[in-house]
Amino acid sequence: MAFEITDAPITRGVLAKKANCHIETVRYYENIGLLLPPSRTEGGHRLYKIDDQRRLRFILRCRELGFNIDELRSLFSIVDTNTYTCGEIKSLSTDHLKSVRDKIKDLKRLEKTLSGILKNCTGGEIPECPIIDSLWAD
Amino acid sequence: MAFEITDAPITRGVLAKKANCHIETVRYYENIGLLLPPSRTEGGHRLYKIDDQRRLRFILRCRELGFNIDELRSLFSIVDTNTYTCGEIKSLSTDHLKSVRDKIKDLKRLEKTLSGILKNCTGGEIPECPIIDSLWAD
DNA sequence: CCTTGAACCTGTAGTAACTACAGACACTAT
DNA sequence: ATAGTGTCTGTAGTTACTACAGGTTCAAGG
Repeated sequence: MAFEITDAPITRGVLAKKANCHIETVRYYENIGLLLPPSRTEGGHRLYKIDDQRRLRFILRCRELGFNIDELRSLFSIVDTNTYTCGEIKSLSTDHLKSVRDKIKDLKRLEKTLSGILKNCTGGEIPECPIIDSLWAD
Repeated sequence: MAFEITDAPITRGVLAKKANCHIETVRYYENIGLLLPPSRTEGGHRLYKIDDQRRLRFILRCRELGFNIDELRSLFSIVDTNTYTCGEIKSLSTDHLKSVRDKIKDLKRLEKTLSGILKNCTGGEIPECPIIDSLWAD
């Protein structure tokens, strides 16, 4: 996620392109309060300054790390006070890491079951299938 | 997923309890066409016979294996003709298995990044944090 | 200065897979 | 007959966006 931040204020479309995200997503993040309302032109078009750009990048990076909107809200509620401690952030991130690991565990179990069933499958033209059989059976 | 199928037709609530799923989910599956409309009492209450029960169980088992509604629809469109072949089912399931494996790969990459960042974290009372720093940094 | 076309504005609806009502009716037991 | 639970319907809420429609603003060219 290279994301050059420019000194001069930029419009929503330019920001979105720079951030490689959908233009509507930018507005969405403002609507739900993750992005702060930016300044505007006389005509009402949004203008994103350095801090706005940085904040969007922060959000997108967190999303890439799998943080959901609620976790991001928590992160901001800590960070925006400017009195956050390393411990607070670590605790949040550790929780998140755990949920990621849980998801991996679940998917692995699922993968095992699925490939186990698939092994019994000949894949031929015959009008029956051990997969279906095992799913219908009592 | 033990799921005794009873000879006598049962109501939606009883079915849901037996299947260990939410009562509204049963209606939902009917609304979207996965469950076939069951017979009714004179008063209009649904009555689920053996085949209905089996079909719900099939759906729930597929959902447990991570198949989404669309994949289930495809499965049924094959199975409901009663002329399905093992090959058709295998192909669908193999695709699904691949998407599961892709998800695992994504999550593992994510886990690695996340735990990498977390390692640099002291977690103390200091008012700064390498996690935040790395997310804000250019 | 005027026009044109792209970019932007707003509000709203759609996506997946449910879950959660509200207000009315059916069923069961006493 | 009545009380209390179970079901009925349609609709709205959830997550994290995405996709319009109908209107306005902006930047560039003449």
